[in-house]
Amino acid sequence: MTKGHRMSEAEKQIMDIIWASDRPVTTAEILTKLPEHKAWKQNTVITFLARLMEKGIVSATRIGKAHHYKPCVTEREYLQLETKQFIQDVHRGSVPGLISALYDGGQLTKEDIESLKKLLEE
Amino acid sequence: MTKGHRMSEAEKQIMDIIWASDRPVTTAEILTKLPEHKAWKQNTVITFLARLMEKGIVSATRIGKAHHYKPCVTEREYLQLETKQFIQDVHRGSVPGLISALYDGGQLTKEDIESLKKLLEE
DNA sequence: ATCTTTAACCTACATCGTGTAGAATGAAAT
DNA sequence: ATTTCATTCTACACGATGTAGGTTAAAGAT
Repeated sequence: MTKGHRMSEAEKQIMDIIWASDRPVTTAEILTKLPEHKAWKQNTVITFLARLMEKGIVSATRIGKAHHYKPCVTEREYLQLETKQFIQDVHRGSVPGLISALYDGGQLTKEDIESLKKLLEE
Repeated sequence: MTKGHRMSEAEKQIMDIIWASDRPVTTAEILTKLPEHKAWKQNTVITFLARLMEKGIVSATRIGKAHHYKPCVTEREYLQLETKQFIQDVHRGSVPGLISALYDGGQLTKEDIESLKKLLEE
């Protein structure tokens, strides 16, 4: 959790499931919750989980023969870290830089502007 | 320039030099403009340039024996693309999602908020 | 207690991106 | 002609990634 612990697409997919659950999940559970088109073998999922553990993103408790995995980082925290990193890497650390890219990229819808305004009233 | 043509750190370094120049540059010129600590051989730089061309990010014109490279994408456009991609990949396409991450990550300084407010008055 | 099921662990491997550059080629300058 | 120097081709090691088989160990069934 300390460093810029990036995760791969596959790992992210797994994390989405772990984050979406309110309690620790097993590999088996993860398998059932994967979208149809992801036909990963259990071993494959276990590999991803092992890598996520190495990276300090999940931790596991063994109950019986199965591991129960839970996040070490909330999705919120993760998004914050990624965002920070992105601004650092791409926009040389400048938040206004990011905002103007958004702005002149035409990314901002009217609704976005509205909710933004609301947010800023604090 | 069409697809999500990502570039590596080294390639970005090269692009920074190309973008910073007001006219097409040669490999030799790039070499002189590299920061001290980057002791790349000319061939190394040429490799990066070749990859940038494959990706459609720069184009070159041959004058005499040397190529003169110029960007196919402005830095502005690049930043817009990267930002768009980032929001898509990390924040599931939600700009407000990005903003809240910024917000509750404590990224926003008072000045940022001020300039944001100003921007939104349009 | 033995057999069967199943989860985890260890190991592997092909592919790709990346940094790094030498060797060969070919044209320009002297 | 000979030297110089940029380009092109080729290569390679290393890490990340997707993918999973074989082996082991433990839980559950009979």
